[in-house]
Amino acid sequence: MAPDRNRRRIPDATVSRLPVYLRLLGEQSAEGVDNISSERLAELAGVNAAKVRKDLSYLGSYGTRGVGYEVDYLVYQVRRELGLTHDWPVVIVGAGNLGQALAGYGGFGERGFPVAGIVDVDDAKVGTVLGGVRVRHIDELPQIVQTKRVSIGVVATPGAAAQEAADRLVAAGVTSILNFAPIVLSVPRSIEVRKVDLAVELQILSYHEQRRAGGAIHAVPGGASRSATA
Amino acid sequence: MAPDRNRRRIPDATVSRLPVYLRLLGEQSAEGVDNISSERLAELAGVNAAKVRKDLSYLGSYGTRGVGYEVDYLVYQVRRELGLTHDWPVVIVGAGNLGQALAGYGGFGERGFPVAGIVDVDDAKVGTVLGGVRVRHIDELPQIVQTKRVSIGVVATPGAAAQEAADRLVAAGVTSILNFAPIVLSVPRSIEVRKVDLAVELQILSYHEQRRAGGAIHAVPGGASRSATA
DNA sequence: AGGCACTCGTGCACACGTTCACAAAGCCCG
DNA sequence: CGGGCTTTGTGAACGTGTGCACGAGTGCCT
Repeated sequence: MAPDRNRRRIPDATVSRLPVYLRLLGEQSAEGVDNISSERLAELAGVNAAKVRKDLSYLGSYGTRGVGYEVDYLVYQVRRELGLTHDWPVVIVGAGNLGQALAGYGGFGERGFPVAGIVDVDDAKVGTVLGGVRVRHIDELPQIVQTKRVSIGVVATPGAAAQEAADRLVAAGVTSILNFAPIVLSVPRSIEVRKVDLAVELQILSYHEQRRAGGAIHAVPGGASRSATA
Repeated sequence: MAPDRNRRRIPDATVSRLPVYLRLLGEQSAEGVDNISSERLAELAGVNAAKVRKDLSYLGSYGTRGVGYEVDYLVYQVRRELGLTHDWPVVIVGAGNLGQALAGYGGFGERGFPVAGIVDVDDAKVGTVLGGVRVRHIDELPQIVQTKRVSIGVVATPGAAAQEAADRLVAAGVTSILNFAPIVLSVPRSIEVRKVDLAVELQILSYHEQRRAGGAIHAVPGGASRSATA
């Protein structure tokens, strides 16, 4: 399959940086800055200026040489490219610790991702209210997805229940999933999945800490017998 | 000369996959599987088999041709490489929604990252107990870090307070930071920082949803014409 | 108007990451 | 004990991402 659409494709690495630029641009706009150079934006984002220019060039030539980028216009273009011209309601599966925190975290709605619903299998949790949203039973998932036109689902269940949650989300018609459970979800290819795994992040930090310590503190006693790769 | 140099430099992409392999291997071990091929592990991890072999080859030659990898031995080697031979206590800054969820999430301690402490600037929150850990005032941060030998800090504050939180963590002696706040932290180069930004993840999904709609102009999300998957 | 200072957009080279393909190495069986 | 089957480990090709360097516009100043 060659998904080479007529529409220009933006590199993944760039797509993952656009939201960062967008937030910074929004802040600058709020501070009254109406023009910004790639160098300044790069400084704020902690990246290379050439990278910023190349990233933005995928959207089109919206800068002015000798001047920079008009902040508000750039905000508009980035938002358009990211599909943020309208809200994307999300549904959260799992009303445990994490689900509650996500529902209670106001930043979701503010950033264009209102919580259309939160569901759980546990009848004891159904009916309680989290962040202004009533927890519903997972059987109501298809109805929520359809009536609220939800295309993004959030898996906030324990690992053991995550695959089932994903299956139900897909069956209900969701096409993108944000997965917080520490498992690899298996879904149809057409479904876009992104994973956030706290344990993985911590273990990566652990690796660097261990390296920092000299990487040689383990010292198998008497062990000159390093693996002899011939 | 020590060929350790050779062993020491593991590509970032590989480091970020090792925790995934580790979890899968642990599960297999629990299920009584004592030998596994790169192909099977690749299937579980959702990646290419050659990639698995290359990743594991950075640890050394721990496989047996014609047979596969001995699960328990591989678990040991991966844990050693990731520095997971001992616990890494973490300290959480910010006892808001997210901080509470993190403290309450048992998976932290189970996976070798016990919560050594959770702190907040808000006196109203100090003293309350989250996940068995009492919230302390942020001024006690240096003491917690030193007495508990903490080297990893978690920033779970609102964006506006995150830089201050990071500065205090660094001042207290922390050398790695996991940042949940939606800002780019500025810290000394020697500090390892990893970022988890929910808004960014959702916006990336938004991009793909918007693209999926054929780059259509003003389609309602989850609109009537659902693309038929084969 | 012309020159100058500035900054974008991008070609190019290099680094990094992924995948293929295959020889080497081990096991099993007759 | 040798041949066949399996699976690893890795060289090489390919693709993606990064950063430099510089041409090409743009605005300002004289």
